[in-house]
Amino acid sequence: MASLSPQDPPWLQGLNPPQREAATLLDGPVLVLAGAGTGKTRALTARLAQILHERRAWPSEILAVTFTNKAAAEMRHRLGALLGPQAETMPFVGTFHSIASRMLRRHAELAGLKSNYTILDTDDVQRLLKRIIMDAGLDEKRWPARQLSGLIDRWKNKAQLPDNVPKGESFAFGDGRGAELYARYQAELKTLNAADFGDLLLHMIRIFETHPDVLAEWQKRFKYALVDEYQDTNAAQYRWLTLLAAKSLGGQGNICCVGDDDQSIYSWRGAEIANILRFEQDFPGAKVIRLEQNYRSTPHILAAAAHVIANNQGRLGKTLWTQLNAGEKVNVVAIWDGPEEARLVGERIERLLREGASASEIAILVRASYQTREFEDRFISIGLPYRIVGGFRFYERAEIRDALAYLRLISQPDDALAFERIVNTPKRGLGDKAQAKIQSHARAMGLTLPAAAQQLVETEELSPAPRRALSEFLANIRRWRGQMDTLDQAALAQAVLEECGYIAMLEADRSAESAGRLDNLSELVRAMEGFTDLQSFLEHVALVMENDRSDAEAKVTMMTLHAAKGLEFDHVFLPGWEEGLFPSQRSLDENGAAALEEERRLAYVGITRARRRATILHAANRRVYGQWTSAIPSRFLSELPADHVTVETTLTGGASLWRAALDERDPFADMERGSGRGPGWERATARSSEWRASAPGGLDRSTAKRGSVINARPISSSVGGAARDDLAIGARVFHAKFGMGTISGQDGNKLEIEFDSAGTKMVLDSFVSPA
DNA sequence: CTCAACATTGTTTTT
DNA sequence: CAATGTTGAG
Repeated sequence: MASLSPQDPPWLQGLNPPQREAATLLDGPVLVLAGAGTGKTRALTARLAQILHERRAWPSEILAVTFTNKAAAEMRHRLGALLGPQAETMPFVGTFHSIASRMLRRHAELAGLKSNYTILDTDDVQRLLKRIIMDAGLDEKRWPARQLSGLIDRWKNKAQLPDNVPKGESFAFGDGRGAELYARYQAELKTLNAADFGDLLLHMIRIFETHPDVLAEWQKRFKYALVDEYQDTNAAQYRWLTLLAAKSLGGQGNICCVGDDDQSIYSWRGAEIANILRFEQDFPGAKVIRLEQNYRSTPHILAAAAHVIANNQGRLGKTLWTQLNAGEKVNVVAIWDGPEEARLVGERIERLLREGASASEIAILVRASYQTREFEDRFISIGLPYRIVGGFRFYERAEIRDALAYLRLISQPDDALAFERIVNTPKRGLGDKAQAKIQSHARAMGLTLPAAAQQLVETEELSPAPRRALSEFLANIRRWRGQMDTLDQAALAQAVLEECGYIAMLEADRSAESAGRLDNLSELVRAMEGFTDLQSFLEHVALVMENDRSDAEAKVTMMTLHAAKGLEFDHVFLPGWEEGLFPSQRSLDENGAAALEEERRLAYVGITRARRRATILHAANRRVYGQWTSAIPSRFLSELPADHVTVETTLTGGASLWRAALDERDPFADMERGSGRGPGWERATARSSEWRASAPGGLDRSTAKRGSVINARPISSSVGGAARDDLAIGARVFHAKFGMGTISGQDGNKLEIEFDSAGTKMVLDSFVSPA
C-alpha cells in the first residue's frame, strides 16, 4: 500500500497514496479531508518539508495556522526532526490569534494602539464591562457583564463592529443598548491600550481593508498557506484568511486547508462548519483529497464511531477503514451513581496497570470539566497518579493572575486593570473608599488610574494611612520598573513576589490551597526563564501558555472531550453518557437540532481517541446542584452498533439495564432519591416506546436495587510502603488537596481523616504529612 | 477597613 | 453543594 521508493526523501517514505498527494500537490488550493487517526499531521509536516525542500519558499514565507499552540509546537517539532533545527524557526506557525497578534504589534498605530498593548483575558474583560454597565446607569445584576462579554465575543467572532451589530441582538441587552455598550467598551480598550482576543483578528481585518499597502505587503510575503482544523474556523478567521489569500500565495492561491467536518465541535465559539463545506466554491479549481485509512483504532472502535456519526445529516462523508485486527469490542457499563463510576474506573485502571499498561496511555474524557472532580477524589484516595489537562488553566488561577498583574503594571505603567487588581493585594489598607477616590480623580482629571494615583499621593485628598500605603506601593512599582534592566525577568518576578508581601501572605495562610499556590508561583518564575524579556513573556502568557508541565511520572490523563481532539490513547474511558449531561441539555436548549449534531460529533471524537479499548459508562443516578437526580442513558448509547459493543452492569438485575431502563416504568422506584426528574427524563419517556422496541428482553425493574459491584475486589493499594509511625489516631495532619484534618481511623496504609473543611475521607497515608 | 456570617448563584465546551 | 458575592458588626 505505502510507497517505498528508496529515492524518496525521508518525509515521503511510508506515506500512503492520498497522504503523499497531500504532501506533494503544492500548487493551487487543496482541501484535505482527514478522518480521525488517518495520519493528518504526518502528511502536513511532509507537505511543509516538501515546500522547503523544493526551495519554493523560505520558512518565513509560509503561513501555517493551527488551532492550538500544542499543535503548532508539534508541527515545529516534527519538522525539526526531518529537516534540522533551522526549519524549526518558522515565525508564522501558530494559532490565528498568536499570528494576528504578531502582525498587530507591527501595525498597532493603525488601530489606535501602541505596540506594547496588553491582551486582556476574559476576567479583565468582564471587570471592565461591569464598570461600563454601571457607568451607563444599568443594573449590573439584571444585565450581567458575563452575558455582555459573551455577546461581544459572538459579535467579534462574526467580525461585526458596534455599528453593524444586528439590531435585534443589540436590543436584547441592557434595555436595547447592547451595541452602545459595545462601542463604549471598544473606546475604553483604546484608552487602556488593550485588546481582547477577538480584537487581535478584528483590528487586522480592519487594517487590511483600509490600508491596501499593508495588505499587499503581507500578501506578497506569504507564498504558501496551510490551515489546520479548518472546520473550526469562524467568520472573522475566515475573512482574515481569505483577505490574505486573495491574490497572494504565489499568485495561484497556494492554500491548503485540512479538516474533518465530523470533528467540528466549536460552533459555540463561532466556528462555521459551512466554511469547510463550501471550500470548493471559495477556491475554484480546488483539489479535494480524502484521508480515510485509519492507523489508530481497532475495527470495533471504528465501527462504533461510524455508526454514531452516521446519524448526522449534511456530512461530506468519509469511510474510514483499517488494516488492524479486530481487537476488543467497545464496552458499555451501567453503574449506580457517580461515586461508583469513579470507583469502577479506578479499579479498571488499576487492573490495566497490573497488566502492564502505562498510565500515560489511559485517558478519561468527560463532557464537562466539573466531571473530573469525582474521579480526582477517588484517585487521590487510592493513590492513582493522574493529571488534568485544561480545566482550570494555569494562568487563570488567582495567584498567577495576581503575579502577572504586578508584572504587567511594571512593564506597562498605564495598565489600569492590572493596577486595580493588585492595588490592595496583598491587603495594604487601600479598600473601596480609597480606590473610589482614585477612580473619581482619574475621571475628573482624564488620567489613567495609575497616573491619578500618583497625583493623588501628592495631595491631602486621602487620609494619612492609605496615603502612605499608596505612596509606598507606587514607589515599589517604580523601583521594580527600574530593575527591569538589571535583573532578568525571572529574578525580577521572584523579587517582586517576595517584596510585595505576596509570598508572606500565602505562607501565613494555613488553608488547603496555599501550599499549592506557592508551588504555582515558583512554577511561574521557573517558566519565565528562557524568555528574552518580560514583554515577550507576557505575550506568551496571554496567548500561548498551556498547562503542560511535563512530569516524568506516567499519569492517567483527564480532560474534556474538546481538549482531547487530536490526541490518542490505548485505553479511553468515557463516563457520564446520560441524557442532559451528554448530550448536554443546555446545549440542546440553546441550539436545538444543530447542537445535537455537534454533541454527536463530540461523541465521535471521544470514541475515536481510543486505539485499543473504549469504555463508555453511564450512571443511573447523579447529583446535580447537590440534589440526587435519576438519569437516563444517553441516546448515543442506542446509536451504537450492537455487534461491536459489549454491555454490562454492576446493578443487580441483569446486563441489559442500559436499554431496559428506558422503559416508562421508573427503574429505581424503590430507591430513595431527591427531587424530580430533569427534562431529559420527560423527553426520554415520551420516546420510550420507540426505544423499548429495541430493548433485548424485559427486566423486572423492581428488583433493580443498589447492587454490589460485579467483579468487586478489594482495592489494591497501588502505592505500597511500610506503615508509618509518625501518624496516630487523633493526630493533626496536612493534605495537599483537602487541607488540615484529624486522623480518626486507620485501615492498613489508609487513614480515615476528618478534614476541617472537606469532610471525612479515606486517604493513603503517603499523601499526608504531620501538621 | 477587615473579617465573618449570610444569601444567592450557577455547571459546557476555549483562542 | 460549591463558590461567589453581599451585608453587618467590630
